[in-house]
Amino acid sequence: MNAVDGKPGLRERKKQRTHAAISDAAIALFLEHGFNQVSVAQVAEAAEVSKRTLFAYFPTKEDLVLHRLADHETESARVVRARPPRTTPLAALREHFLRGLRERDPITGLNDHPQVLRLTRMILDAPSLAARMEGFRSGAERALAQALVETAGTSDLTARLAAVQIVGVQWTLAQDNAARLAYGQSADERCAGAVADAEEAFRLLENGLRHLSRQ
Amino acid sequence: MNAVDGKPGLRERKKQRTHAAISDAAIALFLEHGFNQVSVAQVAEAAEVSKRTLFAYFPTKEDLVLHRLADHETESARVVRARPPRTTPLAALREHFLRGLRERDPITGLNDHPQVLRLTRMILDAPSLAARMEGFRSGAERALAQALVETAGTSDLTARLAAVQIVGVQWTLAQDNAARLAYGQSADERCAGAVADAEEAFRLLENGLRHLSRQ
DNA sequence: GAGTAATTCTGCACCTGGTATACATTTACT
DNA sequence: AGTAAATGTATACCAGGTGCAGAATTACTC
Repeated sequence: MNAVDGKPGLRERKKQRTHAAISDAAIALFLEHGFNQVSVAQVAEAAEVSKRTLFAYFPTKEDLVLHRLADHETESARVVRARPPRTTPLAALREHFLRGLRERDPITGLNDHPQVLRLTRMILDAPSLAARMEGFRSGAERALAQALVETAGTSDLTARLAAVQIVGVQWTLAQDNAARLAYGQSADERCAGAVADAEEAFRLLENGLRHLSRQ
Repeated sequence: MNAVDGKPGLRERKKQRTHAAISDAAIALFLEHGFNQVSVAQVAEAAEVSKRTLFAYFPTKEDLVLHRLADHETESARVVRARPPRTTPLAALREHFLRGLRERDPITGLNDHPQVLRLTRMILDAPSLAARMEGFRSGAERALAQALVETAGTSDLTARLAAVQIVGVQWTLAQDNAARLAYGQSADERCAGAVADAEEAFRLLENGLRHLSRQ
């Protein structure tokens, strides 16, 4: 930034352009040839940047793909913190998830744009990418637990238990939707089922597993 | 194995000894100098084995440490499958977890033998080890979901939702116990609290998050 | 507008985890 | 004893990632 005005200077803008150039080159190459088939050296060359510079922008190869999803890690926590008064955390999260379904937010697994589908498949096909997604999941759990402690006044353990359950359920719903779309179903076809499943899942979350099995 | 009797032959025994020798050398070195500070080449040398042979026994460096925990991945699924008649899956899992606490099963986080403590700290300190533990967790979820489908007659989605919640809760309880012991508390001191927390957690699992927050 | 300090980029060598190949050694069976 | 199968080894190699020294670029000052 310049000293006087708040505008980003040339240096800042150049950095942003480089960042985007590397990420774009990476994703294009990965989508075309597969994540494991393309080396970071090739990505650097395509982005006209040295390998060393690439790693200055993205700490690992996986981040070339997943940096876009990084802020979803704190999404549930933000929703809980920003919920309207007299709303329970669970209700706020349910409404947010249902809205995500209606709006075809990719995070719900209910977006069937070809680019999104190919990206999803790429992530599921590359073990190291899938593993880092699990890392996001536990990050989301931590963030949500913190938000619950601070805004719902629960004990620390209760908050962590609730967070694990909630994030796990959202994750499962999204994976299920993504799997069905990957299998060929369209988002519009799936939508009603996805909404019904989500409502059922949040009901389960509210009422517990008491009626899981009669035996 | 020999053709006639069922005893393991020399080849088999030698393999087992080599396997144990590599694992022991690895863990000793890792505990002494840290997981990231020791290379697999050093482990191979200490075990008097070539690097190539080491990787024939353990597919990755992380497996040198975590192969011992691998069968915990299916533990919950086995408990559900083997539950006595007229017992609900949740009740069986609760009893199993409480028994684990009483018996100081390391998987519950309530074992304070110095070796266990050091191993726990080592795993938490090395990101790649912690990441693979997350992988075990999702493996446990899959296995438990499968067991629920087959023995409790739930739908596939319900089973996966329940499995995610159950495994997540067990995981959280164990982590909480492990953190307290790492902080210096003894297993005996922690035991009563651990039991109370586990009972509370399974109650939450049964009854749901309805009473999470009054707002 | 020239000069200088601070960033940023680069090329290079290097380390480590993991794999391919080709060959030597050991075990098991006849 | 001899042979086939399984194991082990040495070597070279690839890819992700880091440290370092210096070149190039940007930002600030006079």
